[in-house]
Amino acid sequence: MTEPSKLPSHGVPEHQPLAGGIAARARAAAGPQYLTGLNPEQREAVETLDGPVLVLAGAGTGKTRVLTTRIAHILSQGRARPQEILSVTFTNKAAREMKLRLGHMLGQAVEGMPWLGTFHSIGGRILRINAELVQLKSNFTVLDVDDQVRLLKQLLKAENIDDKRWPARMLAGLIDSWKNRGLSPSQVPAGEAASFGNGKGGKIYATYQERLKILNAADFGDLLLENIRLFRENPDVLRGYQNRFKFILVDEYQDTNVAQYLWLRLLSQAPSRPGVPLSAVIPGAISSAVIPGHAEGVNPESRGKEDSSRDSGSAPTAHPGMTENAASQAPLKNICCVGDDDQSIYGWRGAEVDNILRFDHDFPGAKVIRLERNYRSTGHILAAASHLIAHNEGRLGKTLRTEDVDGEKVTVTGSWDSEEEARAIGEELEELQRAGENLNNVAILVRASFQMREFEDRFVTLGLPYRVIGGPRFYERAEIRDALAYLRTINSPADDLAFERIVNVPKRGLGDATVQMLHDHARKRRIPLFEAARAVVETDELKPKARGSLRELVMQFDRWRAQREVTSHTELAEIVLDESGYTEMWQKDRSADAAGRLDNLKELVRSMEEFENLQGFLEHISLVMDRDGGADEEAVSLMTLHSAKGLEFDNVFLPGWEEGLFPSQRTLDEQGRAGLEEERRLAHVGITRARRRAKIYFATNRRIHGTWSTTIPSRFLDELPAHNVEITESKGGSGWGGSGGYGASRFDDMEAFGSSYSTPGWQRAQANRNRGQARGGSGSGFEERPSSFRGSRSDTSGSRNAASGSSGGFGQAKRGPMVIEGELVAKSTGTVSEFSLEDRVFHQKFGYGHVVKIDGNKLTIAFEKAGEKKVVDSFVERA
DNA sequence: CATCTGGTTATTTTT
DNA sequence: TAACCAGATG
Repeated sequence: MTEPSKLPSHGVPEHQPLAGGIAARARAAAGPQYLTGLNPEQREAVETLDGPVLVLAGAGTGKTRVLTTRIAHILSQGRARPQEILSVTFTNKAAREMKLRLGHMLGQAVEGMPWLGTFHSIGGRILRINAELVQLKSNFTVLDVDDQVRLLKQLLKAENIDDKRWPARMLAGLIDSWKNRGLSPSQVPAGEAASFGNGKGGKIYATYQERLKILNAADFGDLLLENIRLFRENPDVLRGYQNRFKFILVDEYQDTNVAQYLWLRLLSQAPSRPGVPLSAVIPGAISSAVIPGHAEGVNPESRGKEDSSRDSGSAPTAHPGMTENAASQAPLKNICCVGDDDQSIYGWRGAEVDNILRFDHDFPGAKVIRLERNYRSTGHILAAASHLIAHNEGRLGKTLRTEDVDGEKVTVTGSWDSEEEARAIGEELEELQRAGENLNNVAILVRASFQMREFEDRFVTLGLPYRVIGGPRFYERAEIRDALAYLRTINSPADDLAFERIVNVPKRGLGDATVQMLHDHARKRRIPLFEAARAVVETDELKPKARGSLRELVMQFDRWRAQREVTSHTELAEIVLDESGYTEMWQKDRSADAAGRLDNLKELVRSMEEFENLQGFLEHISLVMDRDGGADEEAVSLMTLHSAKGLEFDNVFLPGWEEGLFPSQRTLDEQGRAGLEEERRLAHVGITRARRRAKIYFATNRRIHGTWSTTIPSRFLDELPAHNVEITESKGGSGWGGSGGYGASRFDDMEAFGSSYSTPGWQRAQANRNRGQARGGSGSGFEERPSSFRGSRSDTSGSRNAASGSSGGFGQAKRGPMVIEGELVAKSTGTVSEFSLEDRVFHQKFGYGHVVKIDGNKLTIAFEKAGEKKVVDSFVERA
């Protein structure tokens, strides 16, 4: 039989073993044999094929199994062909997992599931097919955050905005959040648009989008937002996809943001007849902004309204067109969303728990199925987690139950400080190891990554093998992105961001000054940086040294591009890394991680083999390149609670349960009650990762930013059910009297913490404990902390004379052929110069002179002081 | 143009 | 405390 037992053991109950031969039977499309291992709810979720279905799948209830089996069911029932099923996940990992499992169930048929993937990869795929409809070319580049920030920095500079006061990073975050909410530049509420950069935020967003088109690039948000625009502006294209996808499946629905929701809504609508106005089909919240987006100005009043109606979420029937359609002839597609509102932990990234809470309003007639049988954890663990999460108000409510034994109680252990905490956990780990436990079954889950350090230090001293999960991903490493930048520049000469990244890496003596002048030239002539470089090396603008190495670089790229025709892409990559001196740069580097970087470069080249060609590789790299799949050696896993979602371990250690750290003070300050609830969900996720043992820790003193401060136990500890929890003493720790009464806090009577009662933090926590829970109030239950000093700079000069400076020369260059956008890239060198022979001109560096020769945009000028020089016309002005 | 130094600022992270 | 970035120096 195929080996279901080798699969990650999600929801396969011991007492309900998978029958052998499932895969064989499914392949033969025989009876619904593959349903046998399912419990009644799972089975219902699999078999309810028609109409919208929401599967509320609690932790460890077998949701992935339901999803994959459902696909198998659809296929074996002949309800759709593989290419007619749209199946979206959030992460590549989840997509891979589903493909793997489907492969086991169906044989090799997965190859025929082209629409199983992440929101972004599927969005990107649709966008490439229809690129020209959104002003892109199908080989567009997907920018990562770093590229985004660098681009925005340039735009901020052009607007004369002080990027100390208004960091590009912040704007990148802002734009991202707008995109997450499905807002194009014209749809951003005026107030928000003005909140950045002295009111220029919205304008820069618009400029940024324009620049992306010129660069033939899209950022992650665009992969969805531009998709939505594509659908809105091209109803026929939308109709095509609506027709194609007979079934839609969505994983982790609680993590979807507004843009993803809108995208799903558009696709899940049954195709409209041609001629029916689009506004009748799409949610009312956005329809009014659809068509006008470009031509007519959008009226800010209505924009505000749209936004609030969407935000309030209390008006599910705010989609009149939709309800009507649903009732008459345009039924909703067979869409099945799987998720768990109690595991929504990405609100800070734009996820809308509301999407899942409102599902049955958004998709009228939806069937809601709850999976509440947990096949992962023991009784005490499940009870502790359930009791904790029950303190949240905004939830759909599920009661997880298990048929497993009660097992060990969840332990809560206090330590004097965080070092002792690490020591205590280290000792317990060694004990487990001695008891024969495999360290792969052990994880330490922290709230914030700075907590990891102490554990790492400790484990190194103990010689305990560990592995850190998460952290910077493979393609985010500098060396990988440098290498990619070379390849991007070869593949797409208009990719200024890539060219700029590597123009002086390795060092070629082409520093800021050179780049700046290339920029000036490129901007004035509206040509890519690379073309600017090509033009500039023909002139005397640069010092001989810089000019020489820039010319060399341009020639190298020409050569590589030519070689591309005759060499395989992997070979080409090796040649490029070699000839550019990039590999050599790291070989010469004496720092400790240089060797690792060289390894990574090798790994990159190796991974290219999986792709047809350079183009295909570049298309996928930014979307599907995961962190390196770690070694299989036995080791303890160390990671954040966030990256632990979806994983499970026999033994889970949960350190750092202290007010301020967990729940995080910052989240509380910024998000108030909603933030607290999300933190609580995070705690719930943490506990439910454990199969057999969950161990919680808190320390009285913790070093934060170098200084020690006294902390108090997390309020979440008080929310654990006494019956399922055992209070233990830290090894070698300061003894304190155990549990006792169930007062304001069971941890109140611990002598060791007596000194902390009077701290403001403690009082605040006490106050919150008493009123916070009961209050329905939003956000402001927590007093304003003096943490927001940042607005207090006295210097408000960010907005000074924006019109002067660079724009003076620019204005002049604006005359002439430059107005015809797009045409100019090709014709740049052929345009007639605006100068004539004998014109008297002025040049920044060379001074006054007169034109003696004109060759396209290149002028030869006899300067009065500097002699005869070749320069590009955009660098001189009429004197 | 590269290197040094001081001032600033500290979550969570996928695509 | 430590890491990162921007401006000042050589």
